[in-house]
Amino acid sequence: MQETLDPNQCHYFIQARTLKPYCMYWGEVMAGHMGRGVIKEEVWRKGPWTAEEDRLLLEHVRLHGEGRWNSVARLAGLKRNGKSCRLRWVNYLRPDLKRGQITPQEESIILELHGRWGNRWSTIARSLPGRTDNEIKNYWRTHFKKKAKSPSDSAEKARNRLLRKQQFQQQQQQQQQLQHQQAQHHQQQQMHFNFDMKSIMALLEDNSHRTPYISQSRQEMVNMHQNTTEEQGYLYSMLNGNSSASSAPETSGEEILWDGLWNIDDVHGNFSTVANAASKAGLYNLVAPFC
DNA sequence: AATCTTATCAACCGCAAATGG
DNA sequence: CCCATTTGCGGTTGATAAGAT
Repeated sequence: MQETLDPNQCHYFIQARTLKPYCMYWGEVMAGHMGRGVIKEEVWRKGPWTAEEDRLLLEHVRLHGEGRWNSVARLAGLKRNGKSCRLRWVNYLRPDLKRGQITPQEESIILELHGRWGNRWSTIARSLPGRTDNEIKNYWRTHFKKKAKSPSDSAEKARNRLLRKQQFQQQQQQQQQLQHQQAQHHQQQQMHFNFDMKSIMALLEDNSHRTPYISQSRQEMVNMHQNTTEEQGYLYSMLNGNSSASSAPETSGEEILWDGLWNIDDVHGNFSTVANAASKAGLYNLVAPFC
């Protein structure tokens, strides 16, 4: 959700959640006479973060690292409490966050791990690099909780949905593979006129080791590093008020990579869907608790 | 076009565990 | 060991966008 209110125009000193607008401008350190002594009561700013606050927090973490959130307010000049700063960093500012929609692969991991661990969102999030517990929690609630009458129904329906989706993808891939094989065959016939037999055999042997999808994924792997760097740059440019930031990449290189890897698995078909998805997202994290 | 409903997601709260003096 | 403070987690809320009527 982007900033839609100008916080500098909202000067309501009202307790959170009691009055609109939601936006409040707190932050003054209010000194009041309470009881016999003078109690210095800190009143923290609440509501949506501004770009300037983000910039301050980002700069603070860059200089001092994560942690010691309660001192951030003092050191960075923020009028936010430690919890708020930590939350903003973890859920939004962290540069390693993966933006964009949850992929089908990630969805399958969420389903599997939720079935295993229940609402242990932070645990589930550890198996999904770049995703936050808050994000996963929200995703689960909107996609699965309401859709079924009972949790078991929900998981079952989601699984069926995934299966159908995967079957469809597999069918498409088989079709593509067939087309590619035909094209390859045609190409080989053409090459027969240009190369000697030895060259052709070498080429065929090479091709037999990798499917067309693997070749595609390799190229995407090369692109991935570039895209990841671009995304990180995007965040910083956004915080610096760069207007071109609104054209953030909708599909990250990493997502493409995952899709590529997914195809590889489907082509080879060696493991179960969920096991594959889990391995992609960090098998170590997934199995470690059971070792 | 206006109104209502639903979906999405950022951010808050309270609680419990971890940490430090 | 005790107590105060900090950190992290899960549940919940509410603003806004998008879709339906």
